[in-house]
Parts: sequence; structure tokens; C-alpha cells
Amino acid sequence: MDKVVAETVDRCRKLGMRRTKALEQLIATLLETDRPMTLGELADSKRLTDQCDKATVFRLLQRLAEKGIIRRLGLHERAAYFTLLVPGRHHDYLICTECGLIEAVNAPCPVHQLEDEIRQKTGFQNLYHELEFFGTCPTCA
Amino acid sequence: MDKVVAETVDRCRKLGMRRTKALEQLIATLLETDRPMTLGELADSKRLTDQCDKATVFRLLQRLAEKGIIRRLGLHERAAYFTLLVPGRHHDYLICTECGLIEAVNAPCPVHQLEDEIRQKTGFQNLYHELEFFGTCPTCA
DNA sequence: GTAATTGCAAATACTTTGCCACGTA
DNA sequence: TACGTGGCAAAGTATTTGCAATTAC
Repeated sequence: MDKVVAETVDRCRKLGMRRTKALEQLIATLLETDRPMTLGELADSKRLTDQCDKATVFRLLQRLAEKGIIRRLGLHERAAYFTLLVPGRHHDYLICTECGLIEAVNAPCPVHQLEDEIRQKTGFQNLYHELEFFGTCPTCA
Repeated sequence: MDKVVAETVDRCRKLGMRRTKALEQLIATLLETDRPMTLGELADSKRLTDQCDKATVFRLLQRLAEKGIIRRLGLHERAAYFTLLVPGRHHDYLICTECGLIEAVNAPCPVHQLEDEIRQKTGFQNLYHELEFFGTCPTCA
């Protein structure tokens, strides 16, 4: 665990970042929580709340995302996305991380079996999924 | 196309909503655009911009989401989520739509093959994906 | 010493609500 | 008529930035 933190901080160092207390605590927190976290959660977490300002956490997250150490989940920076549910229709999406282009993927979705397994193993009900592919589109590349 | 709009509006009617111009135009817009859209995009779209206020679109989206006619994408209502990328590790997530619980899915991810196909067919580069399962956890059910 | 990083406070951006008028059933 | 719906404007919440002070290297 601590080893992974050290390795990750080393990667940051090689990418030109400085070794600060806030950076180490941020990475340790993300690693030990082991699920996606929000800026607010991180800034208020025990390792960071007295360590630094929320703006610092924000800028750390920003730099780490640029350098590919962390990933910001979801389709867009700010706004919420809505999609129409048409019975018998299901779309996965392909999104360009440069220009924001969003298009539907024309292929059978390969996760239904896993979805069934999860339903059985976890007891979750009303299960559905979202699947998005991200990358650089030919135009932007 | 128009048929699907009509069917969808009928579903809304059966769920207690009234047939308004704004509702029809909103559904028509979502259907013809055929990708997730934001509140802002919808309110500014040609079918809606002169038709109604942004607050109206907001409330329509809210009602439609409650009734299961549309879906709001992503993990949370407002905040952005960040996750640490550890080389050689990949997580899909299972999220409870009631209490917000997020846990990692312990299963081989079944979409790598499709990801390869997309890479080849579309020419997208630096491809990666996000896969989330949503449902009601046993505790909330 | 120099450039990256930080804290604080102010500014944005997108969302959400209150309240009263209006339209559909 | 009655209750869902709509417009306008104000409030709320999470994010983002400016700038001077600080810190890592």
C-alpha cells in the first residue's frame, strides 16, 4: 500500500511535480479509499483537512489528471447529461476527450452477462449499466 | 421517429404528466440528437429556445428522470469524481442509486475486446473506458 | 535563487427553488 | 374548477481563478 503511494509519488516527480505533503496525502487517500472521490470528500478527508486548502486539492487534482496519474470520471467538466430511454434500445458512447464529440457505439454491448452475475452475487436490484469509451478522435489526433 | 416521440409522450401521459409543447419538443430533441445532452444544450436547442424557460426544461428533466423516461448519467448529482490510476489495475464500479454507496466490481472486465474493435474501426487513439453498474443495494431494498 | 506550489478570498458556472400566473384535463 | 406546469428572478452549491506569500529543489 505505502509502496504504491511511493511509486505513484515517484511517477509524479518524474513528470516534474514537487514532492509535497499534500500530494502524498492526496494519493494515499485516493488509494486507501479505493473508489472515486469528489473534491469535497478529498478536501475534508482526515489526511487532508488540516493539511491544505480545498483550492490546493483542486489544483493537485487538475495537474494529476493532466499528467494521467488520476482520471476525472464522466462525460464533461461541469454539466449533467441526460439521455432518453427508449424501450429495447441501449447505447454505449464514444467520446473524444479533445473536442467533446459524443457518438453512439454501434455494437452489441458485451456486459449483460456480467450484469446478470452481479445481480445474483450482490443482490442489487433494478440493475443497469453505463459504458463509455474515451479517446482522441481522428480529427483531433 | 415521430412515432417514437408520440409513444414516449404517451408513456408520460400514462404516468400522470400533461401533454405540453415543451414536453414534446424536449423528447423530440433528445431523440433526434441521439446522444446525451446537458440542460444548457437542451434549453438552447432550436426546438426549445423560444419555447420555454431553462427552469422549465430543468423541471421536465427532473420529472422525466423520476419516472424513468430519461436517465441522468454519471455517479452523482453535482460533484466530479476522481480516481487514481494504478498501472495494471482497473476497476469497474457498482453504485447504489438510493444511498450512493460505491464499490469496486471484482470481476474481469468484459469490454476489452470491444475496445479493440472500436480502436480499429474508428481510428480513435488513447482509448480507455468507464463502466459503472447502478442499482438498489440490498440494504436499501 | 528560481520556479512550482499554496492559502485566502473573490468570481464563475451550472443547478435549484419560490412564488404567482397559466393551461390542460 | 383543480392541479400540474411555466416564467422570472433569486438563491444555492461546487468549481475555478488572481495574486501575493511560501516552499521544494
